Amino acid sequence: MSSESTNKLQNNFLREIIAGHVKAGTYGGRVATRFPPEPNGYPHLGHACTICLNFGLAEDFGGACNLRYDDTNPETESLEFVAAMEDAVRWLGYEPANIYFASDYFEQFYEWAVELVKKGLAYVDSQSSEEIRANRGTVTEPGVNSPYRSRPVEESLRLLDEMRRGEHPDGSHVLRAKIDMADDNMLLRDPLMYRIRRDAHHYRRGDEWNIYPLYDWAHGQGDAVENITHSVCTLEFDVHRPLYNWFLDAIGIDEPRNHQYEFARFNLDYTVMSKRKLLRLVEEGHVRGWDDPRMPTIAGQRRRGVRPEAIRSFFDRIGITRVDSSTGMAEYEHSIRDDLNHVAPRVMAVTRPLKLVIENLPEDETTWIDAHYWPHDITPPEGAPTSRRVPLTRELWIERDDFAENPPKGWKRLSPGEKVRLRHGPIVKFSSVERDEAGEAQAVHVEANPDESPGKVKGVIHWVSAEHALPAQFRLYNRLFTDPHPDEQEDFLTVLNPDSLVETEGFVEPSVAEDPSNDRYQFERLGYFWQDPVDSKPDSLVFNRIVALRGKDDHVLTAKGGYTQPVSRKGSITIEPPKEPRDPAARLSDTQRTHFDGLVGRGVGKEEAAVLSADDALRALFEFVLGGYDSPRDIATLLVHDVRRALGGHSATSSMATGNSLAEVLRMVGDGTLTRTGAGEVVRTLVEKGGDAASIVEARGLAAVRDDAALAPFVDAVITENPEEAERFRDGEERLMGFFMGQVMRRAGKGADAKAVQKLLRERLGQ
RNA sequence: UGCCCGGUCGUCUAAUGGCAGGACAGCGGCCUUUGGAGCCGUCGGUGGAGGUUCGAAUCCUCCCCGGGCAACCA
Repeated sequence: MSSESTNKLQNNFLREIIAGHVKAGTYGGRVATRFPPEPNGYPHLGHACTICLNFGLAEDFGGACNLRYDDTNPETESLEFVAAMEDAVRWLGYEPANIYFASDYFEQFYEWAVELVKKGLAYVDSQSSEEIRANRGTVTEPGVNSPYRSRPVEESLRLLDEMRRGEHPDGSHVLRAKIDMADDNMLLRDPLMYRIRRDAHHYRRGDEWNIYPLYDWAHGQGDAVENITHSVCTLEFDVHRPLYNWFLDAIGIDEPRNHQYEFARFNLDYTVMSKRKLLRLVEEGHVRGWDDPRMPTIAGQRRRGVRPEAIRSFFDRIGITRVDSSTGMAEYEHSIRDDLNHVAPRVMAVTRPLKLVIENLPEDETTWIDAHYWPHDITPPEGAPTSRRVPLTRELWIERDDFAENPPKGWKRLSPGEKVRLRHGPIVKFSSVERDEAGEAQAVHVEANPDESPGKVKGVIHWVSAEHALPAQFRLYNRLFTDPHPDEQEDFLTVLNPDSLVETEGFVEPSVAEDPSNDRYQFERLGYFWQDPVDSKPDSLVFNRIVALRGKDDHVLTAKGGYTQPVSRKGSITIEPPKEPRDPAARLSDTQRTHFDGLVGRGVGKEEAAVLSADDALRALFEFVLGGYDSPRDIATLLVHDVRRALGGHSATSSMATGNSLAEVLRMVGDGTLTRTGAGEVVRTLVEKGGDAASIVEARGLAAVRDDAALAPFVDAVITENPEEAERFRDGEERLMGFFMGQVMRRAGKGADAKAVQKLLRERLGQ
């Protein structure tokens, strides 16, 4: 991957991990991902996110991405959803390298299960599901072993075989992995591998199987069968990762093998994404079906008129992290507009008609105007027509919202006494208004080209000829919920938006009758629209509003358009009072506190003393190093901050070699051979690779350099090359010291003495 | 409550011990025969307290907040 193409993409942690593997040759440069939906519901934008991620990752690294149905639960899955998933992938513009089904691996899984039983790593448990649950323990208490846990291997084997043959009723037995009923991770408390479902009919395997694998006993194994390298799933599976690896170990899959990585699932403000909630919306008739354009389903967004390009660029734009988050609707709408802006010709339509009569135009005359499709700042797509003919007649329809009898301040449209431009047509000046009994405007009369030199007008309004216009229905979609986070409600249906669909009857200019019915347009000043692919017919047009134009003023919404500035969910109102300085030893036991007091008494810093007091291994090492270097404070600092970091969570061991080396490191810092930063580097190498301090310093060139003559060339070069920063620094921008230090240190190496460099920098920068 | 994961502008996201940057939204201006688009400007952030370091969003400690885990679902 070139650095240029890297820069174009929003970088993310998964790309970095994979790039690292590619660079290191971990999988011989191979990258294999998979999109593993369970075919038990219609795909939605969350699936789209996962599709873009997995297929995108494969694409970025020249790898392959499979579509694999995770169809291990015969009770919920169906062929209908299989088709929908595949369709979604293709619509988004991806082609699966292979299409696989976990249910095709059932034989292999079973063979592996038998192997595990034979190895003593799995057993048939004959407790009831209630007993199993009760014996699993709780998050704070360990579970207890099943009475069947030590059942003879032969017996488990026989029972498993009988379970498979359908000789036992549902719930009578399960196969469990034998791990540890006391593990802090509940998933490792002898997880279930198979359950009996004798009467269930699998949509692909029929009645062939009477037992079905559970997720954990299927997913990683499926990945292994397919030689997946990077198995990406959502955050809630993070806690499953140890089990994922345990099963691979148990069946003997060696490195380099598939590994699981988790990312935060996609959430969108003002909508819901869970299968259950979407189902309720459909079943209770709050929407008109799975493909209702208000639904966050792929089918819904597709029917609404959103293009796959918009969805892909959207997911590119928002990125991938491990942080729970919810993306603003404005971001999604921006991606849709940004996509459509360059491909949608501008035409005119009136969604809430008001009659406009141009008094000085003859009744039976039609003027055909050649009107451009594209604004000056848009380059039309290759081969797209640049204009169409629009009829201008005495009677027109204009948008009701474009006329105001009592206009607010800053009004740019039509109002009594004012002039306005008809888009592509003449300037008209208000002359009178007809009203009905209720006082509602029925028609506005105007005069065209009222002055000889009309000059500029403030506003432009859109219109269609009353004689030529085609009647059409407009479906104006708004957010489905009034609250940005419906999931946080007790009942999400209480925040349904009553105005999520506003249907109006109006007119569209006649030219659209000649276009393909799936063209997307911008109806000027309104938004992007296309014909509803289901309900629109040549003689009864129905237009979906894909997305409204961005702006302060949504002409048509009954509910006020736009999205209110969300209030922070994090913002805590309570300001915590300033606390007393924390006592680092507060949580120490009595014995630990004795250690703590002793350490502090010897000059060790309190934070360091607290860590040392609670870590017996590290404290032993401390005492050991003390034998070779007599400064408790420095030893403690090195141990707590450098050694422990290098250890990366592993426990310290106080071997003779380590202790002596650490003492040596400290002596070198003491006599000036090493800088403090250099010491950290040496410690890291020491812990990772072993060796002795002196030869590491030698080999890595870490010996301290604080000689002006040696450092000056680096300092001068950096100053010369960054005159602008130097200027700013001289002007008092003190924070740039960090910048200069970084530049110099990078060139001078880890051995350079930071204090000496800084002193030199200040001199040379004339401060 | 035990374990695990996480916390950077209003929102999404960069910065991998060295100038806290971008995008969306907002606001102001320019431009415009769309109150669109575009361009320019502007507002705005490292949850808190200590510690290590020449230097901390980043490393250490504690606290606070959010999420996940006790289905024979995935």
